[in-house]
Amino acid sequence: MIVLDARRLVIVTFEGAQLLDVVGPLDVFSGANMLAGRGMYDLEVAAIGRSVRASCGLRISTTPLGTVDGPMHTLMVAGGIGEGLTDRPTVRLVREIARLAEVSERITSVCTGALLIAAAGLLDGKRATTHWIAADILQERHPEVQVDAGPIYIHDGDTWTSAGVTAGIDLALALVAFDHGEGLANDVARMLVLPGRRNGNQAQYAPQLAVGARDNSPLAGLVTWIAEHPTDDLTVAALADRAGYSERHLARVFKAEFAVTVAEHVQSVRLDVARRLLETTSLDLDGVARQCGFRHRETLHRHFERRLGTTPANYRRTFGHGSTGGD
DNA sequence: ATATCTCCCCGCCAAA
DNA sequence: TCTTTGGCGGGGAGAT
Repeated sequence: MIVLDARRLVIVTFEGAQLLDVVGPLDVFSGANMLAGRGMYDLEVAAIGRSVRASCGLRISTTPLGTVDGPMHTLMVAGGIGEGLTDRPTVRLVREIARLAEVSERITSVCTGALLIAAAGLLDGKRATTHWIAADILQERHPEVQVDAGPIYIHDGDTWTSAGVTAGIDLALALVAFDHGEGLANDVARMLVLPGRRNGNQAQYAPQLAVGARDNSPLAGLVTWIAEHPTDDLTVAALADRAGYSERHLARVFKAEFAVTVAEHVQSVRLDVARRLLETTSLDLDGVARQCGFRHRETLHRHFERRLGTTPANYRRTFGHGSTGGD
């Protein structure tokens, strides 16, 4: 095995931070260490004091920032959707981040951590993302940052930013992949029993999240039915008929309730079915396409590339359970 | 890759 | 009058 120096990685957090922003990436990096059987990453969690209390109430001990010195490979700044979002970042924290950035090769942020690194002037002229709730605030405070609230993480040069909370896990996996290859990153994802590694271009919220928001809606039944019958005729006409609405009205109320059009939702549902089939079966791609309601393999392929940034065959190779054999 | 055909969505207006 | 619903048509995206 090739011997490499461990990369030193410091995660900066603060009082009232989102704990998942810290421990999500931490578990990914330590998982990489474990699976690689040696120290890939030298991990440290730092804050202003010797401990901080996260927003969920759990207290964690930290290395005082004042005692942290370079050089380091990666500086990662966590966020929080409470204090970290609404409060102006404290001068001292920002100053420490700016100081450490000088001695880091790579700057990364999770969630609203982007607000902190932006305040330290580290995002000027860069493309960056943050929790969708904070995107407007980031753009307002820092017009020189090219904020894009779409992707779950953005890589611009030596700066990586991620969307809210669990997107930090995706970011960490992307960093592991960047540093040590897709293989190790995928192994870590599998070990953490993640449903699959998400591509950076994936949207911050999927229609599935919006769906189910209101159980009392007359559309809830329809949405459930769609999920259970992906191969049925799910055209707007057929669904309107089923719901007892005109096509026009269904389109209108559906968009109003879920902020997604009917066709877009149907596509997401079918794509989910396709992913599951690719992960758990060895059904050929024509079969997969048909079983999830796409009439042709090409249609499945196109949707897959656009929404997930990969091809069905590629996806199966990565996440399929029989991915060790030939194909 | 391109062309043609289909489907979808939404503004607008009318009816209920 | 105000709100909800349906029909129409065009522009555009998607499917074959």
